[in-house]
Amino acid sequence: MYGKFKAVVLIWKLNNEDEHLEKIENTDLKPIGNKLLKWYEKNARDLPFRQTKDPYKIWICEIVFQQTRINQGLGHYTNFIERFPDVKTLAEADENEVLLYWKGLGYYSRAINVHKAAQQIMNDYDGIFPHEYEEILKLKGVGKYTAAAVSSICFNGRVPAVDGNFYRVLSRIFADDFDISNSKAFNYFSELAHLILPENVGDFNQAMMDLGSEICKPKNTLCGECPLNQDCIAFLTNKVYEFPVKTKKIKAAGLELKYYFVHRNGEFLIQQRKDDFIWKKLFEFPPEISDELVPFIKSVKTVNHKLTHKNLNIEIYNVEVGSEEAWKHFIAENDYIISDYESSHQKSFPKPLENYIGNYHTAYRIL
DNA sequence: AATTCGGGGAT
DNA sequence: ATCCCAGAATT
Repeated sequence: MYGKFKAVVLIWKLNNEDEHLEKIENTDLKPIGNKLLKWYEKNARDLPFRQTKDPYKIWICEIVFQQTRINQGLGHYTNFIERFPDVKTLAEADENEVLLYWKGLGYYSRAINVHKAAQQIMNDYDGIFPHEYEEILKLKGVGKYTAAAVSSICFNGRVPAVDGNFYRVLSRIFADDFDISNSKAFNYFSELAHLILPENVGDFNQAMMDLGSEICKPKNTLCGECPLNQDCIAFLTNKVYEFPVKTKKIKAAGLELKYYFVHRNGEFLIQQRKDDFIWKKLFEFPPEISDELVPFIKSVKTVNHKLTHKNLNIEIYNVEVGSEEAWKHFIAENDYIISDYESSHQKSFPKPLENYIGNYHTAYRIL
């Protein structure tokens, strides 16, 4: 067979049509990485975390932007760094406040893990962010990608930070149909990346992200402006949109939830979610009520949420408790938090409260 | 090895 | 509607 990477073979074929396959081993692909670096010097996006090599800030930004578009997470990143400017501040913070700053960003275990990892750094590393890839990898919520990113950007580690952009860019350059859904894809594309890896790996990793985001996009690529278009087998053979190859299918599912907006005199009840399923440890209205409150149900409305690959349908029951007796009894019987519209903003709801109970002026009348 | 965790933007 | 995104943890 061809050897380790059929991509290398393809490039070799383009350049050495009549030569023997042994030439493969001598194929030098480093110019590709250096071209990318040169492009990055002039075309790097101006992002807040590009001005620093503080491992704390780079780490936080890598966590925030996992599976998250830059524009979506920028505000959260800025607010988070402002409130928790260093490891110590984060480690000493209350978990619920960390969650508050993560509100609306999704994947809430990231917030829980980033908080734990900060305490990990204080306890296990004397408050000094670990420099070695293998040590960074031990931090809660830090996987191979994030460890590689922090290591390369902050500590000159020679590790490609293989993410979705790497899959897309590399699979196109090499017209490589390796299935990116395969669990071996990370290692496969890591090795592929090493073929073009330049000296400055930190910039290279960020350059790949910028190229993937601005030029080598999933759709509407700007191949004409791509610094690597003459190295890209997919472009040269007009097959850009055939890569990357991804086989896994997404199954659609529905989810129905019920909430009870139990209120009296401007106060209402909330509680904190468990550490499992969605919206880990965020706050919400009670999902059920006791029979004694059923007579106080005045109306119901439906709210639709978008949840990845799921249609989420929420029914919100408006329970206006007229009887102080029933109100106090219900509170005593259950472990609920009494809140109001203003103070609830200091809690981490999955969505802004307006999504459930209307805006400020109609908060108690909309249902 | 497969599934699950979000929310928003683009198409 | 469908797909994707600076992925990681869990099963």
